[in-house]
Amino acid sequence: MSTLKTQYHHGDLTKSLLQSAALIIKEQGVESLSMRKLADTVGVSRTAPYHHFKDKNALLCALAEKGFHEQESMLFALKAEQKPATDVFKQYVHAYLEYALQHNETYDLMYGRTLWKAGTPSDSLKAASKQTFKAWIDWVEELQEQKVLPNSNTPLRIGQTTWASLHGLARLFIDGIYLDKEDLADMVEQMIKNLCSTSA
Amino acid sequence: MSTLKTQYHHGDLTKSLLQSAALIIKEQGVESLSMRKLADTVGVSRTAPYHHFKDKNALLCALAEKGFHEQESMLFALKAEQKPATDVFKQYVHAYLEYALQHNETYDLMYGRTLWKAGTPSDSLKAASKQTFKAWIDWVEELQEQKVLPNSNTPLRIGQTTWASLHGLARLFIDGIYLDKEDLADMVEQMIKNLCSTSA
DNA sequence: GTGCAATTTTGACACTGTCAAGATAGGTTT
DNA sequence: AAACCTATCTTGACAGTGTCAAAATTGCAC
Repeated sequence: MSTLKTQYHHGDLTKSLLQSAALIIKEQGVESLSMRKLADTVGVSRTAPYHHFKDKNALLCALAEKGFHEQESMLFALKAEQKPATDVFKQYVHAYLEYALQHNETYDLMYGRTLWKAGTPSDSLKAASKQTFKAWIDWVEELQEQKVLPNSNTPLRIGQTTWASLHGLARLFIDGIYLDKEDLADMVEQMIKNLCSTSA
Repeated sequence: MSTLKTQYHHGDLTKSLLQSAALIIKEQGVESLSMRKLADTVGVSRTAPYHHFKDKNALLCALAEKGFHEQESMLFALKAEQKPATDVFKQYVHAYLEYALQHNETYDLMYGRTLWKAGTPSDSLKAASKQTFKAWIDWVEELQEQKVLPNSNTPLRIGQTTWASLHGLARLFIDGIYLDKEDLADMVEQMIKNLCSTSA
């Protein structure tokens, strides 16, 4: 009623949809998000969302994309810290896992099957993921120069494998295979030892 | 018509369902497996499968369970080989990834969200998974004694983290995030270096 | 052959994603 | 101010899903 943005009948349905969807997903999991219920909770008719997102896949892509931007800025924020590189890396690993567990449903959208295999990742989602991955690889290269990560291979390879390790740990918790979060810190520490042994 | 087993109208619907389901899943992905289509391809009415499996979840659990048994016997087969422990471990890592990529849909059922989070893992599935995990941890302990894997932590922790690493790599390929299978062998080699550096 | 129990089918319900066609209403042009 | 256009939203509809309840079928033991 008073914003500057074009705001027809609803106000800003696009944003409302994203917000509500994120909430539902967070609280009840992505599989219990239906376009119809979503429309209902936002207060519009079943098919109204389809004028803002091509389909369900597109909506989820948008959510995932936001996740990538968050994760990327998390990385940049940490990189900017004035601390020994080793400490920053350790901190990043902890932060990565923490983010993954805290925003587990978003994390799943970002990297999970739903979008990348069962669904169709949008171009902008692919771009966002590629960009954060590149940021990561660049940082890996720096970390290699600073002898934090092993030099036994290219930045790409080291980046791929170390990330895979973090990702694997995250997934085991997210999917409910590892449950005991007491153990998480312990595992993370052990994982860091694996990743940082510069002889490897 | 001629088997010993009790075989009423169909023959052995239970087995037929599992086989067809496995095939459909392998070729088209788990999301395009519907109970109705499955019943149709097997040649029975929509609800016939429900007398053999409580629900779709139960059917998928059965498939996953089979996967665990396969994986476990794969482990035992390798363990029995008369070779240096390091070589056997390397071989196992390669075999693990190969299995995961070859039977990617089964692998996803075994460890993915579908059953463990979105669904309800059956008791026998939980038992099977626990059992293979235990077999893994036991082997890790041996590998630690043989200085193949690091002694910096308990068998459980080392087992958890090394498995997480393998799992992460597998997932990235399965979910279509890493696609270039040319690189796989390279990554696996690098991963092995990470995992085996006995100083960590 | 009769009866029982395992097995299968038919019918039904509530839910899903999404398309097509119509209604509405805000902003722009005249 | 009126007319128009276009973005937005709604209603109706269709095909598909998992699965329950009740009825039908069938093989086996007696």
